[in-house]
Parts: sequence; C-alpha cells; structure tokens
Amino acid sequence: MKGKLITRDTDYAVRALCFMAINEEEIMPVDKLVEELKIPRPFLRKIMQMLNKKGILHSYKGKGGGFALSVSPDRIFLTDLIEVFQGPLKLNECIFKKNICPNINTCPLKKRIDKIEDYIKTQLQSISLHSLLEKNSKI
Amino acid sequence: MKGKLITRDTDYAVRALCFMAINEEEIMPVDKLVEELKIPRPFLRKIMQMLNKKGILHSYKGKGGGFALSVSPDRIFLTDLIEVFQGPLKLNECIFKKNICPNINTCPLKKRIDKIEDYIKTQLQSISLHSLLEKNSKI
DNA sequence: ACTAAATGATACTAATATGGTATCTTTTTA
DNA sequence: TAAAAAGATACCATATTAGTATCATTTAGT
Ligand code: FES
Ligand code: FES
Repeated sequence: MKGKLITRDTDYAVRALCFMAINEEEIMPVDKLVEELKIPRPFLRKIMQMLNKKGILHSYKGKGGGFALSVSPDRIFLTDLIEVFQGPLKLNECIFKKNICPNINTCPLKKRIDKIEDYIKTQLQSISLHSLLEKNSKI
Repeated sequence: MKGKLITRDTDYAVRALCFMAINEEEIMPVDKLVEELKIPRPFLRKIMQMLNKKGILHSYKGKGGGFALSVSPDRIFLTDLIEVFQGPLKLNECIFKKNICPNINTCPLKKRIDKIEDYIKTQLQSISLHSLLEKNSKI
C-alpha cells in the first residue's frame, strides 16, 4: 500500500518546526533550515510560506528576516499540519461512490470505516509538536 | 486528503464479491456483474482475474464459464482484499525517511503512528464480507 | 469440426497526485 | 543602493491509480 497517512511536505514541516522549537533563536531563515535538515530549498520555502499563510508561522521579510513560530509547540498538532498540506483527513467517502450507493445510512461498512477514521483523528489530534520533542532533543 | 484507505479496485472487488455472495448461482460470468454493478468491464475482468490468482475466486473457462467464490464470505476480510490490490497495509514507514532518521527506536512519533496502524489493521481484519451483508440485502 | 461465449495474459494509455524547480517581484536592513 | 531575505506563481518530473485494448486459450453445445 502506497497511500500514506503523512506525506512528504507534512513530514518536512514537522521536522522544520521541531528544529525551530528546539533552537529558540526567534527568527530562522530558510537557508539555515536547509543546511541543518537537508531538505530541498525551494520545496521547503514553499512549505514555510504555506505555514505562514495558515498562521502557524510568522514571516519577516528583508535582510535578517526569516520565520518564527507564531503558535506554541504544545498547541500545534499533527492533524493541523496534515490539514495544511493534505486537506481534511478523510480516508473514506462512501466506499461505494455516492451516486451508486443507495444505502449510505444503513451500511454497516460505512459505519465501521467511519469509526476507524474517528479513532485516527482523535489520535493524531493528541500528538503535539511539543510531545515529539520530549525525548528527542535532536532530530 | 486524497490518500485512501480503500482504492477503487478494492471497492469494486467488495461489491462484486458481495453480489456473488447474495446471488448464489455458483458460476457468475463477468458480464452479469458488469450489467448489475455498472463497473467498467475490462477493469472488472482484471480484478476478477486477480482474485482468482489469489485464491479467493475459482474460475471456469469456456462457454458457460465464469467465477465462483472459493472461500466462504465469513472468511473473506477487508484486509485480505486490501492486500490483494494495495499490498500490505503500511501507512507510515519511518516518518523521517530511513536514511535521514537516526532514532527510529526511540522516536515517540513512530511509536504512536505504529499504534494507530495496528488499530486500523485489527479493525479491518474484523470486517468480513459476511458481516457486510447482514442488513444489506441489496448493494 | 465449428462457433460462440467465456477466461488468461499482457501491454498500453489517461488522469491525478506527489514531489520538486525555476523565476521574478517585493521588502528590509546595513 | 546592494545584499539578503520572503512572496507569488508557473512550471516540470515521477509515481500511482484507473482504465483500455488485444490477442490467445479453453469449453459447451450444435
Ligand atoms: S454501500 Fe454506500 S456506504 Fe456502504
Ligand atoms: S525520527 Fe525516524 S521514526 Fe521518528
């Protein structure tokens, strides 16, 4: 199975944000992250811009500029990052496509898949950036 | 999020097998399934051939031929079908790719994602074709 | 034996998603 | 006013998913 719960951009975002959380130098330019984390620069730039747009980072333009966390690491959750890069977590949408499926309300499969999805959401919601740093000082 | 737990071929397989389980006419030609389920014929043929290869169906060649379940519906599970069409269920493989990630053993994120994956597997393992038919006489 | 109706095998194509580049503009500080 | 940053966008490459097309083989019935 190739379908991933967490794609590359989300992954990179986690790593970048973790690094920033550990190294509290306030303003972090992309180039420094690139150097430390070996993530392709243009890709990481796109990612950081996205996180800025979504309010997780704040950006400072011009010389000496860069990015800083605008949310505390214990308030950034994996679901948030997944939503930013992968859209709302939805692993099934009526397994028998809507137009074909007449019994979406009674279908026991739908119910069970929904239950699985709920569990996943709850779990991902409970994983904060902060909780990832605890025993993990260096990524 | 576009990543699906269940892809189209698995989905079609579920529907075809359900239909066959309900209509116990022993030998079911693909054309009949196509007619009933509105699945693209060449695609469904590929799917049925796959299920045959994997031992879930038995095929009868030649005129009057078709497919029949070779396993009882209460012994066919969603995981089985997912494995046939999507390979082994694996939703994360070291979130920070193996070559970059030094701490796969201690990483709390890995542990938590693994736990989620285990839960999903257990749940999907518990969904049998039979259990999908119970209140669901017509797909 | 012949034909029609079925599957087996396999190669090809199209659409979409993912991962990543390239380029040019704007802002800021020294 | 030049260097160092981010902003904005358009583009490209690869992989996966979804589906088609074709031809060969097997079998039942006449
Ligand atoms: S048949 Fe549509 S949700 Fe199950
Ligand atoms: S850092 Fe590799 S599994 Fe978490």
